[in-house]
Amino acid sequence: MKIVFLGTPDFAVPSLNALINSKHEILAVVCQPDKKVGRAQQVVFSPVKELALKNGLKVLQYNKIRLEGVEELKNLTPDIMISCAYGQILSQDIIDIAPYGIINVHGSLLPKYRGASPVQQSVIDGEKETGITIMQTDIGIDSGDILAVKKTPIYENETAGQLFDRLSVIGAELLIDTLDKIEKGMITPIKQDDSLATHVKMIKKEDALIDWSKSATTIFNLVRGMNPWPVAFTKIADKMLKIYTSTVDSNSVYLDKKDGEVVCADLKNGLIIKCGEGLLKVEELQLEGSKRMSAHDFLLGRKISVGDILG
RNA sequence: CGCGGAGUAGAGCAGUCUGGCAGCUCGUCGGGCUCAUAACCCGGAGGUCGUGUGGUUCGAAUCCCACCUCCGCAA
Repeated sequence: MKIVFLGTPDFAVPSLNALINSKHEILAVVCQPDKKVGRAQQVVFSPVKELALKNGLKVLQYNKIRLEGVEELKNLTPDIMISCAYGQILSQDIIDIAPYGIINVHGSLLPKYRGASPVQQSVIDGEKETGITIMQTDIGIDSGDILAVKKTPIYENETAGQLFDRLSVIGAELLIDTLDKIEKGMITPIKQDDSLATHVKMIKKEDALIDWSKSATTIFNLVRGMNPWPVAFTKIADKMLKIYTSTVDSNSVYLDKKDGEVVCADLKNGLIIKCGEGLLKVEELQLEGSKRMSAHDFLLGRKISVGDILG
């Protein structure tokens, strides 16, 4: 089929790559405008744009595809459009361009976790299972008919980043499979049960602030879900302290300590913080202005001690 | 010129304000103790203090200047 691909970040790269290596023809790749990134404010191409350019594909970037993209895309006469973490709201005009419409690769088991950050939120919520849903895009947010689903467990210690990587590969496989079935007319779209729908907003930095009155398990899940971005954080002496990895310590109990208090900070037992319920052992962290390091290395420098209160 | 932190032994840091023998913890190597050990005791090695054939000074990790690199925030 003749395809227009809409996608931007790493998550979409395996899918685009799979399409490139398939029998299908990619007419154009649409992605978000280039952004200036980092301290130096250098312009960096998105991962999808990099891959597209490397393969000599036509790249289109719109500030607002709804306003700027309709005519140009229509003239390409695609059979189908595929979106995968593109990052812009689409309109009916866009949906109507291709005979097969737009199909979307989404990182959750719809109708749960509709919206912008399903993968991270699944980890934050401590879900045991998630997956990829490929759906027919309609005018709502991830509310269209389901074309294909593939489940996968969320592992005990898995971070959002690791899950992202796995799901993006699963998504790519399911996409190719689904395209073939669409072509052969073997797909029966299934309506979503809207009464079961949940929505997730874009993750913001402040969402990653640790609330030490929560349980250790909840915070452990937050740490996993916010890794690699924006990374769960707390404060120590008004400085930002990011926590990259942690474990729940169920060995001992400190009822007389405050939430967020350092109950242990030695090389033998590690860095342990009291939570609303249970204890969190910090494994990997980064202090503002400093490099990322293990809790062991951090303790060597003695920048924290028992009795300090975080948060 | 967006704001700020940092560069000292393999690692993490102190020392810089107030210039005067290069320190701490861990690791590492050797020895000891032990049924045994990642535990404990003793000893050793390991540094052109980011770069400068820069400036000041009797003397610079420390003060001044220029540059490089890393990191947090903001965008």
